[in-house]
Amino acid sequence: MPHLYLVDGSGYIFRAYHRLPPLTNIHGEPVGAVYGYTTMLWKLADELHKADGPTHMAVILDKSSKTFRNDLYDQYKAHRPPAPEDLVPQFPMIRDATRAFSLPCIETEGLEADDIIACYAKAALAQGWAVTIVSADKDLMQLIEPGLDLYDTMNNRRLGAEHVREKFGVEPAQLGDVLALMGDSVDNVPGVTGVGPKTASKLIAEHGDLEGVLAAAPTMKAGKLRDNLIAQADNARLSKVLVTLKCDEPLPQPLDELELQGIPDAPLRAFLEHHGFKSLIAKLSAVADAPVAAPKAVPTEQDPPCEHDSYETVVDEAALDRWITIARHQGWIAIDTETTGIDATRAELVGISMALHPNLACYVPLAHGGSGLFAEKPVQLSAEVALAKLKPLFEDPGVLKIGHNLKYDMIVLGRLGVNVAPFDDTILMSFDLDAGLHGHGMDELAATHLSHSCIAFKDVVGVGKSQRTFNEIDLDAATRYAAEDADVTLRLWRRFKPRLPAEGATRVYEMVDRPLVPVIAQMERHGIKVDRERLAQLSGEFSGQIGALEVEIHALAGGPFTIGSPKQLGDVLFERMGIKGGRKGKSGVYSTDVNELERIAADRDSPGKDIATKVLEWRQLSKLKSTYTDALQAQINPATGRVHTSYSLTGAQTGRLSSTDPNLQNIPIRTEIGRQIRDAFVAEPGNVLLAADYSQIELRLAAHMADVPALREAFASGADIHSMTAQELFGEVNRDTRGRAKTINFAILYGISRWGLAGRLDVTADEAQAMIDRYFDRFPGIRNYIAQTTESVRETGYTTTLFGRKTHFPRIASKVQHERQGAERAAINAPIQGTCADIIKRAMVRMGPALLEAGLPNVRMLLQVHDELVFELPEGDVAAAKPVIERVMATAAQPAVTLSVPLGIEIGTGLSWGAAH
DNA sequence: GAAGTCACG
DNA sequence: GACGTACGTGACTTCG
Repeated sequence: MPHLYLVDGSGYIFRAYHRLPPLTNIHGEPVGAVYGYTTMLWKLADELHKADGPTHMAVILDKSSKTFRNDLYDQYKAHRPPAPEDLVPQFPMIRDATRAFSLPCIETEGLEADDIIACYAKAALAQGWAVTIVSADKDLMQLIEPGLDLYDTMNNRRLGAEHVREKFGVEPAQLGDVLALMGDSVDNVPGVTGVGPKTASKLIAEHGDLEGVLAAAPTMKAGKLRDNLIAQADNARLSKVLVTLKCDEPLPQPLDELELQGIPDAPLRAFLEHHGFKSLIAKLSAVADAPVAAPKAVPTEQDPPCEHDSYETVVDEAALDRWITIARHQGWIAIDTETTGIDATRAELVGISMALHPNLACYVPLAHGGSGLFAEKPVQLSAEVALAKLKPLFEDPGVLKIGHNLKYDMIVLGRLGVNVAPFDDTILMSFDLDAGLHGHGMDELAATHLSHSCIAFKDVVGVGKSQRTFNEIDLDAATRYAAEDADVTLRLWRRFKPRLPAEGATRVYEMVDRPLVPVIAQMERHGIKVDRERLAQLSGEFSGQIGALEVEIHALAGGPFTIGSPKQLGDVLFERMGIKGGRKGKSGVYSTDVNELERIAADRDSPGKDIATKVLEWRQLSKLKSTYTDALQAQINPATGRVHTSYSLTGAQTGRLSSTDPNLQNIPIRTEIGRQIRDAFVAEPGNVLLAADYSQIELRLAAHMADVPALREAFASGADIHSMTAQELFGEVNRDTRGRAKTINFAILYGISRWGLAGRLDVTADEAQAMIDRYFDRFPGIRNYIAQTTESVRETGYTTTLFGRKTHFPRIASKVQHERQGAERAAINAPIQGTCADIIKRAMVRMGPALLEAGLPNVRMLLQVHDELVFELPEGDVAAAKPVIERVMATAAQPAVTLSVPLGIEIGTGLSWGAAH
């Protein structure tokens, strides 16, 4: 059935003019309404392929201000103010736009657009066509009937009889009478004094129509309303005539001629290029290349190459407004921030880039120059002015912000009071789709997915001594680099977005990783307090001991050498001192690692016993000093007095987080001497640190995932799992068998080999194999789990966690044996380690809301160490916070996954991290 | 920048 | 027959 769309062009441009900011085109002409009108036509073009989309279409315009209504009533529209100055030149452009789309443009002398619309509507309905009037004008709502509706493109809604009933309380056919009674001050339709929409609707609903109301007037209760109705009955009747649409005039063009021909490329392109509507030009290219209707946001066609010269440098408010307006219209925008450094908690904002379509990207410099390199600062917007405009956009719930590693931008912008939401993050999308296949940095993804080679950051700022910060870069180079980043991010997003549902990655992306970003951003901003004096004191102590050991080691070696050089140490031990059993690695260097040195130290008869012991001690102290007590002091942010790590959400293939600058996930704990470093992580006065960790979570998950009843029962009853394993394997529990059992328990999580276990337990490979066999016999589920996991990864190339997170193992198909075996072991471990990561991430996402709900807004989550969360909280909140934290962590798998083992949580508090354990 | 070592889960 | 042998990380040192 034909479906006629009648566009109320005149009505639209007035609405668009008042609703959009005053945009200008590349010639400086005002085009706000024209731009809005053109995007609206595009929107209708998108309806083409839909079931109730248009088959016929026409744009209806007003021809002149004099119509038949002026003959009836000379005051009609007499007081309407003239069209605004900057709208007037846009009327002819509207006609240009309409012609560019090859749409009929209909206007008739003596008739208003509304009348022409009514005539066409009636004629089409009479032939059995469906009709949609593209307008939100209340006068046109009179025409609504079965088969005819209105389409309000600005609010993206269809208006039918229900809408009229809701708004006016009458049927569409009665609407003219309501409008007649209430009048219209703008059009000078008199109506009846004192009757507004409410009264008019009520009267018509009560009496059926205008004549009914007028007839009933004398019987109404005395008062102004009754008097006015009686006195102004003629005004009301005149008004009725004025608001009634003419619908029986001859049609200027027959209906059949309104048939749609499709979107013409050349004239439309010429029109868009004349005005410089870049986003629409890009869209036109997309449509031309992809005749099949593709999802609007994410076309699958090849994008054009990046054109760095097409990027715009935005330095005035009007230009910025233009970008913001388009972003608001289309509902998404790619963004990227440029700053003075890589530490988000201290870098200063230098500029912001944005992209709306491929090659439609800009850079907004905010703090360039000012370090002596420019004679004067280049013209640019102030950060204050730009952020005042961008904050509402970045926080607009209707506009999706797209970034690559948005955590960084969120921290920088968060420090300036801007909270970016909602958002998509292409680094996470890539990770959740392709973990294990390649890295997820933008340059690498651009090369992999877009065959595009990004401008290298170091080519922009230089390297080494002459390296500059981004604020020192001239605006042209800065724009090319920065806008390209936003452009590439947008292009990647268009690739990844449809892949998420297609490849089953939506759940882990939307439910786990994406919501974690603002949580981690907040943790990084909080940081943790470190006691500098304590660290300095430890550094001093270690320094003294290291110096003393150095003297002793050199004496034992018979001369000075660099202890920290594995090569020199190996030569000293195995050549000069003649210690037996040195093993050379593939690079020809003797191994001097902790296993080797401990072996020597444990050998009473070895001449290297003493030196090995002292080197081990020297190594431990050197490590602690250089990596922790010295380095951590340097990491304290002078502005906050705290240490702010950076978490990577995409660093570990299994889905774990990693921590850098500094790494706070490897602070010593296993030895007493290293443990002292944890005492330097402290709470602010009046607060305490709370450490909550999952007890044996990976073994519990293995018990669940491999379905091992004996292990499940042990966890359910709270038994010591390693003792229980020792009992099963060795028939008795003592220190030795428990230790061996613990080693085996961990080994199974990592993909065991007889040689590996043999090395750890200091037994022969055959003995190790016997233990493994016994383990599998006692816990047969483990054998099945390993078999199924390896089989599945060989078949699909990836593993999945309980929550659907994929990790790819391309080396599972390697022809090189040890690569293949390595991939197998990693694949055995990944579902367990990854599920653990999913669970604690879910706990982290829920923790903030749960604490708020419990009335604990001052409990702050600071750190995550794989199976542990560290909080800082007022001492008085500890009792209330503990059960909340425990509950959130223990139930984090639910409801998505129901585990057959309980998740045990251990919680401790103290003035320092060391004391909280 | 690679290799070796070692801190953590 | 030799090789390397437990999963996942990041930081520091030496050295070419």
